[in-house]
Amino acid sequence: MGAQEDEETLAEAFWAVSRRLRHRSHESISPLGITPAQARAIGVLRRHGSMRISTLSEHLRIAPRSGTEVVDALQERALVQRSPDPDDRRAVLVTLSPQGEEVAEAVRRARAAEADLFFDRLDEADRTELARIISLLRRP
Amino acid sequence: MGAQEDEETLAEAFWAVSRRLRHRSHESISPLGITPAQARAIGVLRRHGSMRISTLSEHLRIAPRSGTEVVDALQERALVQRSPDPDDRRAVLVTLSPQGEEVAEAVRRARAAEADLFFDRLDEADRTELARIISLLRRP
DNA sequence: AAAGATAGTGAGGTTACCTCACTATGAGGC
DNA sequence: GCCTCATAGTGAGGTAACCTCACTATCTTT
Repeated sequence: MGAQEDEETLAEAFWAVSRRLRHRSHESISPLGITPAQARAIGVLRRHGSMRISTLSEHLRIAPRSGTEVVDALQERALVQRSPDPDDRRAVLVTLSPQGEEVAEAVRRARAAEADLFFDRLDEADRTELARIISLLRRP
Repeated sequence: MGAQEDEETLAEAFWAVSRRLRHRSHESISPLGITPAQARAIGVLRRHGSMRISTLSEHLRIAPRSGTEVVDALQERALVQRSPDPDDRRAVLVTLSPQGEEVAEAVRRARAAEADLFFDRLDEADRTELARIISLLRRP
């Protein structure tokens, strides 16, 4: 098996596994009544705190206009609040509401539980090795 | 660092890497003028040959109705042809056109080249190890 | 003050799915 | 052969998750 075939197979396998992880991750948050994109957004807010929509969009690597939309949806569910940025009147700050904090924590827990199940078939050594290799791939 | 934290970090890292791979994969086929979903479909047809729309949908793990749509789009681009299934008059067979064969091959090559670049930062040993671990995760 | 850049959002668009319903056809049982 | 149930594909309609362009208000730099 040549190097090129290895990599082609590796990419495809990686792709298949990541699609399964994504699907299971989506299912794990579905009972919480929010969508995957919304879950991503509140995850960012939970980890980094209140921020501008533009900053949130950068974190999420989506267009600012799309950031507006995900915040719209979260606000509609009373999971976030918008407030004027005191430093710049053009800008808006997005903050998790108390309910949003709870949902964000529930998302984190559901995701963690799902990851447990997903990676459970690997022993500790393989898990460590995978984490090491993945971190190599993660760097820009 | 506890086991739970390991896995949480691992899942997130895995997620981030797979999103990057997906994005780059999409970009690699963009010049070919087809969308990611269409590329997936012709990939299945290239690998497995002519098949019913229902079978294609199963391969793609999408609803049959969605299978109809992706075939519609491919047919519109003259990349596939529909023909009656001689074994069952309810059914339709989808076949790659000659042009579709060319595009399918171009997709394969573009994907392979992108995977080369993506995994290039790993040495041969790491690549082999990753393939081994991924194959463990791949099994249902 | 003027020019250029920035933040958010309205308007409109594409992609990639989904469910439900319907028609035509096939399979199995009587 | 007839009836019932299942199946294959697709019309109709819907949601989610992005995108670009354009616009107003505000900020920064010259």
